[in-house]
Amino acid sequence: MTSEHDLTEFHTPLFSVNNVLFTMLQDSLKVLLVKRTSAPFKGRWELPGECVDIELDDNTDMSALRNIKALTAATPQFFEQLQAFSGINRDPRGFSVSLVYYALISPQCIAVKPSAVEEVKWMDLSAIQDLAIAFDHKQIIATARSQLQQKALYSMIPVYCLADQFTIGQLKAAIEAIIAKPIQRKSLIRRVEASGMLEALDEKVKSGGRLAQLYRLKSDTETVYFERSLSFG
Amino acid sequence: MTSEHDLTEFHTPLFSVNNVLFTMLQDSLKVLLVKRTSAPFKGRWELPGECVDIELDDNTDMSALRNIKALTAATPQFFEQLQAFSGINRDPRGFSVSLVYYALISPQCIAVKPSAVEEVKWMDLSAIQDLAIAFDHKQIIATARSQLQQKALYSMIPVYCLADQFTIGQLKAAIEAIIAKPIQRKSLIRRVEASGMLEALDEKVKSGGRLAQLYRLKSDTETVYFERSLSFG
DNA sequence: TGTATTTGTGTCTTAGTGACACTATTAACT
DNA sequence: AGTTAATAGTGTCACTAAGACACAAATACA
Repeated sequence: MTSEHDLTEFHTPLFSVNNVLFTMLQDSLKVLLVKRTSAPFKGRWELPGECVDIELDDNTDMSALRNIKALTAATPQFFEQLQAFSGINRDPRGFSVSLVYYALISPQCIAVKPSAVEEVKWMDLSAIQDLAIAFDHKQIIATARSQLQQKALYSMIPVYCLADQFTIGQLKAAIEAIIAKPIQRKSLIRRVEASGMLEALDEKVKSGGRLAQLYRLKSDTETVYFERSLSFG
Repeated sequence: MTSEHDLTEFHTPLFSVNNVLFTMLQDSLKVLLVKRTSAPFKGRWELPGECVDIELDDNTDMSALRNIKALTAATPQFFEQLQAFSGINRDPRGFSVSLVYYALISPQCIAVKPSAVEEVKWMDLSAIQDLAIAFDHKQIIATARSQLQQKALYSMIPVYCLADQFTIGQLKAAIEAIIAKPIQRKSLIRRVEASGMLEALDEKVKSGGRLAQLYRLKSDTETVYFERSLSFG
């Protein structure tokens, strides 16, 4: 309470960092949420995040990454600033600014550390609609998802939310989960070849029909962006 | 000095908002800069910006727009959050976060208000290379320009840095100034038609050869994004 | 052996850009 | 008045990557 009052005195906004972590689990797109243990919104789910620690962090990227490492014990394969959300009404404690990052992480890395006292959960994106989420975090998730959708249409970014070995079918499922539309399998295969980002392994796996070729990311490969977006069909 | 100390005590970063304002003037792309009147970097050029005023602003967008209105007496036609820049070394006064917006504005609106004591100038982008700019603002300008370049390749956004009446040739020049590559006139015309954003006026203007058709933005039109990026030729 | 199912290929169509020749219209110059 | 340079605008073929979809290949299971 006192600190709140003091901050207002300096006319500086409350500043924090939040993360929207995506992964592909059980054939659906998930977001990592934690349960609040204090007011406001005590007991509600929210996005993980924390305040910037001027002593520990050189910049806000480090703050966000520190938060992710504390949750999953792994560095995300894709990590990018989304945008800042701000306003006088989004947090009852006063004018607040939340700098939000979003990231894609392999489902293998989900050793969601139970070290913290908090409850942590990979939440299905479709389940979030009907869930009470703290602050404006539902809106933030929607924005992050929208950004991810755009990128999925003209880049290979969706590979980063898969396990390190995967089939074209799994990649297709991930893309379709992200953009919520079906895509042409053929178009995806063309892109996989054109990107040169993946290499086929000497291994195939069962998939209900013909065995499926396994792929993995080539080492030291950069994300490829295409000049054309996929459409829907 | 005291306030600096107090802020450190609360471990909260210095927070401010900055604007990268672009316009097309004298056939070249310009950025609005102001001259610093106090330490640090006194006398150097910097991006316009200011601190969030919790009393005046509902959110950071309003802070940025308030800053723009104070400088140009006009609302920009395109205005968007770029990203936050942060770090312990970018401002000698301590850990700082700058939330940067970028905007495109018509050169007609350049009634750069001399009301403020500051010196204000539209600086040619090519001149910025060899100029001493305060803080990391040169880097910020480069990032904003890069973002603008991307968008220029797949949208009609460059129209927003032109006067309200313009020719295809002027639009072509603006795009080429933004992306620093020549484009095909024919491709541009095809996009102008496909977008449906512009309407031809009953007027033509001199241009050194055949008279050029004047266009303007249709009212109530939304920015069109294409599925394909332009390449270079 | 036959059928359902999924993987993967072949190929025609479609859409939008690149390239570039060609026409149109104006000013300036002789 | 005629010629030329310059810019505006059109016509059209080539190229590329995506959409659509038929079809072949491989596996499980009845």
